[in-house]
Amino acid sequence: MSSTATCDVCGLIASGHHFGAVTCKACAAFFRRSLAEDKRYKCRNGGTCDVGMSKRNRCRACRMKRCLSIGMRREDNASSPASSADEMPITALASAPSSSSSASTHFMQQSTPTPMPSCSASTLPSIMSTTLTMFLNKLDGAFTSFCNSQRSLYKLENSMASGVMNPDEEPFFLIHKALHNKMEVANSSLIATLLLEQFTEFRDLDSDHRRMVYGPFASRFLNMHRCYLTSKHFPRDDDTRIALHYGYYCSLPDSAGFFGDVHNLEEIKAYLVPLHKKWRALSMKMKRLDLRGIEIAAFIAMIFYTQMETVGIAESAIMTAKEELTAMMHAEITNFYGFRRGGVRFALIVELLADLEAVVSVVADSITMSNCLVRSPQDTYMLQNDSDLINPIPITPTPL
Amino acid sequence: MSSTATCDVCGLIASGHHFGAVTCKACAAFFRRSLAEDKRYKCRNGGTCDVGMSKRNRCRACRMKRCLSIGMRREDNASSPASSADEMPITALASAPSSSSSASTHFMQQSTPTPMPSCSASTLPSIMSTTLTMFLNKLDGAFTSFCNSQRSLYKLENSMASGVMNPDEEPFFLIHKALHNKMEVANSSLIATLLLEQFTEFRDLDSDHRRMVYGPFASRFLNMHRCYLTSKHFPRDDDTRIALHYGYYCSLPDSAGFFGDVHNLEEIKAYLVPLHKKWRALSMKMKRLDLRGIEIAAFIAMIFYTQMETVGIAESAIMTAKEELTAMMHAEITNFYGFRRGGVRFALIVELLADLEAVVSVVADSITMSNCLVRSPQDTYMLQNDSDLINPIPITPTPL
DNA sequence: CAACTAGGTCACTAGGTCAG
DNA sequence: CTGACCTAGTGACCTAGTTG
Repeated sequence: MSSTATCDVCGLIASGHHFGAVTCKACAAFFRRSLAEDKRYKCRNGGTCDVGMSKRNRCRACRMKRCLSIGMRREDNASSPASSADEMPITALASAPSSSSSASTHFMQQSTPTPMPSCSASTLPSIMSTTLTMFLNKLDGAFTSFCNSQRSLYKLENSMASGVMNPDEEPFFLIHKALHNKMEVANSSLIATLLLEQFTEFRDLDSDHRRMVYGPFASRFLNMHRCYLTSKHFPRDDDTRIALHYGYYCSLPDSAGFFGDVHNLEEIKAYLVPLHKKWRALSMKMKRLDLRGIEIAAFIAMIFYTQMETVGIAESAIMTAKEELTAMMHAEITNFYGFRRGGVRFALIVELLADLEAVVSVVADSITMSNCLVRSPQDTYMLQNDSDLINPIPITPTPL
Repeated sequence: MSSTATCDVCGLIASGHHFGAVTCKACAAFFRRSLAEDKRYKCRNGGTCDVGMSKRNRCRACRMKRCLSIGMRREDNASSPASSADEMPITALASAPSSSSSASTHFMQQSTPTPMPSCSASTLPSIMSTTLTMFLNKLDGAFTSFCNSQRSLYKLENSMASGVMNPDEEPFFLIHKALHNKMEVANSSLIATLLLEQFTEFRDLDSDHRRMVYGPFASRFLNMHRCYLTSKHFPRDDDTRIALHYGYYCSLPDSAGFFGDVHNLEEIKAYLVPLHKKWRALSMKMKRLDLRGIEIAAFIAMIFYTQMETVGIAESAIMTAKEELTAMMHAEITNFYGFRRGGVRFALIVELLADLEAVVSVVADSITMSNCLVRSPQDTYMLQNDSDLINPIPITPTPL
């Protein structure tokens, strides 16, 4: 008889269903205002703030993030599932999922044969399958941990205290070739881990096929991540720096710092112009888009499925999964931003695939060219478009 | 099937006939109250709000407008209106819920499906601006005429009667290098004409900028067209032919026919494998999509705007136009195929941009490689990715 | 009587307002 | 900017009235 439910956001006493979740009035109001005024918050602690109890007002970004992660959506739910018995309007959900009584059908969930998209859907937009949502949440987490791993490497390399430090104060350094190569090797295994842990479809492949998918995926993923970092750390339109890895950048004017003493620096630079242009352009595009976590996750999944498709090992199960993903992305985005704006945004995100494709092709070009110009072809690692990678990667399952 | 009809107002599950239309209880209640209390609503968005799905509560004015537009009236239709006869309560209507609107005619919709008592204006996408529709109609026509021009060339070349002949009976020939080069030149001016006539934004550029956009656009457009032709004429999955131009194909096994006598044919072929793979893959994808005229037109426009953007001469006006186009595409497609299916299809179409990007990059690669292998670098024309074209094109306005 | 739907009722929430 | 408060709806449910 715990007659009082707690707010899923802050943990205080909930007042009922608001925007699809059980929350208190204050958090509901906060969420409402944020939507109405289209607020964008930024966390200074890397998105790890505690939102519980009386701390809810410390970080707007994390409060909002929590709202979204528990499934708050603009979706209108202006009715109650009260039904017959007037008691326990809220309490039901946390515990008893199978608590008989036809009344509870309003709360849905459950896998009753007919999904009944009645508008109550206590957690998420009715179309959004729970497993898919969980998958994306997990993938979002994996991306974050990829970012964190890079940051750890950076700290290690620069022997910084690994304690809490404001990321905004961590300086980015001009990277040189040797370090870049080192980082690329680290990246390879991070990405392999990500693939293995997040995509069962990848895990199920034999190692030959894994290799075929790995290369194309990795190059796209890494370039996406680079542009993502760049969009966050060098957001100014007139900046020329590219964040190659967390904490490290390169920049065309400073190419000397990257390549060191080579006789034909100018020649090399000329070949790198288009690459840097593309990188910067895509970074600025990503800055404008300012992808949410779930969007990044969905995008990563799209990259994966698209490459599975391209390599030609896409079984119908994979196509279905991709379709499912696309449909959900579409629903989520139009639901979040409204039909028109959401539709445009959805297209822009899918379009990023084309941008990545272009970047990757230029990367491949540049590498080829540079390799002709710099002495040893093995000199600069860069994960390429081709299935055959320049540097071999461990694709065998790593111990979790 | 247990298919349930959807509410004509909001798209959720309908509960039956209410006030002369098939709606859910909520929309019925809304309409009832509005009449009873003689409410007057005013929209803040100029009456263009989306009422679909869970967004029905966002704008009362548009919800009411929609009620009226689908034919809801106060008149007492207490029971089944036309009743008797064939009316299975509701469930019968459900078979083609959202795809109901205009099956064949592209552009303007007309209400066909179920003979409703009061003829409803069906679901006109209120967002669809007329000028944009006209623009796409025109572009669709331009694409058709591009296709026709190629066909004329083919007939001319093969001295066929230019009268009406069943296109199905016109044979495709294995093309050889010289003829291909000739056709590419013809294509260049056809494409220049298309750009100049269809895109005022292109016409307004000076010739330097025209050149910058022309190349990237042309290579993407041509490859799209090739795969389009291939999907129509060599649709079988196990076919290896690519329709390079109307009436002409190439095929990897028949490379000898294309290149003639060269000593290193096998070497060349090896380089062409990825290209042919991509071409075939994209063709099969397009076959599955089976784009409608308006979709092709919209896609061509997207290619154009994307390239304007990439080249970096996209003023805000162009970005707006692109956004407008995207929004309309999205609205049209989700309207035509239903929200979910339409969303997926929309994504697939936008994704084609990425596929084209990949094809174009492989084309560029292959050309580079082939040029190294075949004696003269000028030997095989193929419109490339780069702004600097292999063969110069007349970009000055041609007489209409 | 069986099958439906217009209208009434009422618990409940999205938004607006305004003092801290 | 927050959160308490208020209000106008909203929609599930019920009832009465209609039709075959």
